[in-house]
Amino acid sequence: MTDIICTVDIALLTLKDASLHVVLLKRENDPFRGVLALPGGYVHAEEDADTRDAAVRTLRTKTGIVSPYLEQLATFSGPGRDPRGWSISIGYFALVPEAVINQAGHPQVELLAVGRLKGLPFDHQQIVEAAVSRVRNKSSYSSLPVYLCGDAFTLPRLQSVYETVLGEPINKVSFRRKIDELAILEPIAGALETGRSNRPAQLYRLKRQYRDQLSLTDRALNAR
Amino acid sequence: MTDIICTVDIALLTLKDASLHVVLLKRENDPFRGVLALPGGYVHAEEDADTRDAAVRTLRTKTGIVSPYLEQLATFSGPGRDPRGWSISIGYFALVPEAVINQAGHPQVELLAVGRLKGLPFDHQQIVEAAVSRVRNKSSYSSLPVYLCGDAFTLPRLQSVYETVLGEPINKVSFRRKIDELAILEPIAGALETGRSNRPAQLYRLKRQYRDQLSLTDRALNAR
DNA sequence: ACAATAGTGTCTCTTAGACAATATCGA
DNA sequence: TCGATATTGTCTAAGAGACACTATTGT
Repeated sequence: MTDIICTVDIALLTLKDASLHVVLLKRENDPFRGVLALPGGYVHAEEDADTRDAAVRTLRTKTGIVSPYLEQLATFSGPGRDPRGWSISIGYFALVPEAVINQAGHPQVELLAVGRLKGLPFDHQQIVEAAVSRVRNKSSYSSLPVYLCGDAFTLPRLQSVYETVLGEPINKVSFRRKIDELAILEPIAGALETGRSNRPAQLYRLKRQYRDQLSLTDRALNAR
Repeated sequence: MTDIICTVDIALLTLKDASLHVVLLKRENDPFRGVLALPGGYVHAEEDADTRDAAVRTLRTKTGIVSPYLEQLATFSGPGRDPRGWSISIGYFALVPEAVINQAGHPQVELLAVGRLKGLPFDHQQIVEAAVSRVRNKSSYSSLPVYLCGDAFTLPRLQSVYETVLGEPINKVSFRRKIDELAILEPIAGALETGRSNRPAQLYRLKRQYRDQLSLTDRALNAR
C-alpha cells in the first residue's frame, strides 16, 4: 500500500476593516516555497495526541497564536492536491480578534481578505471557502461571532460583527432580543465606550461559563 | 516520520421498526476479527480518487450497497483508536431505505438499533453517535429524511420518518406547510396507498431535479 | 442647542401550532 | 353506517421586523 501524506491546514479567520480576513504565511519549504499559503504541516504521530493537537501545535509554532476557538472543518484528499503525492489534509478553522494577531502573531503573518484570494497553493482556496461558508452558516444560529470580538465589546459592535459575517443587515431590536435570550453576556459594571460624540454604549463580556462553549439558538438570527 | 494508518469508516443508517439502525459487519480480519463493526477499510492511494471514493468503494465491496446520499462526517484520529498504531479514519455516513439493504445488501449485513450498540471496536460507537447527531440536526431544517424513504411515499409516512429521526412529534399542518414550501415533492398522478380501512393517502416522489440534492429551509421544521 | 448614536417601547406582519371540519376508504 | 385516517380550513399564539421615541454624549 502506497504511503499517504497526512497533514493539517488551518484557516485562521479574523475581522479587519469590516471584512473577513484569513491568515497566510510564506511557505518556507518546497513545494510552493515562498508562496503564501495557510498555516499547515505534517501530523506528527510521535507527539500529537490527535489531529486537533496537530492543528494547535502547527498554529502555535507557525503563527504564535493560540486560538480559544478551533473547530474541525473537513478532510480534503486526493492524488493531485499535493505535488508530493496522494495526500490527506484535515482542515480546521479558528476565529480570533484582530488584536490577538497583532499582539501575539509572528511578524511574518499576513492577512488577506477572504474575497480576494488568488493563487493559493494546494486546495487552500477551497479550504478557506469551506471555512467561510461554515462560519457564515453557524453564525446565523449561534454565538460564534463573539470569538471575533475581544474580551469587552458593545452590542452595536457585536451586531456589526454579525452583519459583516452574515453579509446582510440585522434588525436592531430583533438582534438584541436574540442576544438577550441567549443570556451569554453580562454588562461590565460601569464600563462604557466613551470618546465619541454620542451616547456611550455599555460594554459587555461573555459570562464565564460560556468562555469555551458555543451557544445555539433554535431559530435563526436573521430569517429574512 | 512514523507512518500513519489511513482508513474510512461508514455509518450506513436506515429506519427499521420505527427506529434508526446502523449497518454492522463481522470483521473478517484482525484486529477485532469476528467482532461486529462499521464497514470500513484502508484508503487505497493507487485506485481511489479521494476519500469519498474510498468510502463508496468500501461500502459497495463490503455491503453490496451504493447509497445515493453519502456525506463526510468528521475525521477521527489518535494513537489509541486502532491497536495497529497511530491512525486516522475519515468517517462518512449514508442513508438508505430499509428495502435497499434487504434487496442489495450482502446476506451477512446486520442491522442494530443505534441506541443499543455496545462493545463496538475502535471508536465506532463515537462515529455512530456523531452520525446520528448530524442526521438529527440536519433533518430539522432539510429534506434529508427523504433519503430514508423509498421512491414513492405518502406524506403521513414522511412525517412519521421525520418524527422518528427527530425524536418528537411534529404538528401535522406545519409539517405539510413546510414540505409544500420546499416544493421538492410531486404527487404521482393517480397513485394512492390503498389497502387500509381509511381514506387512502396520495403517493409522492422527489422531483427529478432534487434527486441528488438536499433542500434546506431557513426556519427549522420543529422549533421546540 | 445640535448632531449622532445608544437603548427601549410598541405596533404590525409573518409563521407556527391548535382545533376542527370534511373526505374517502374497508368492514 | 361506522371507524379510521387523509386532507384542508381557520383561528390563535409567538416571534420577527418596522418605526419611532427617549437617553446621553461631544461639539
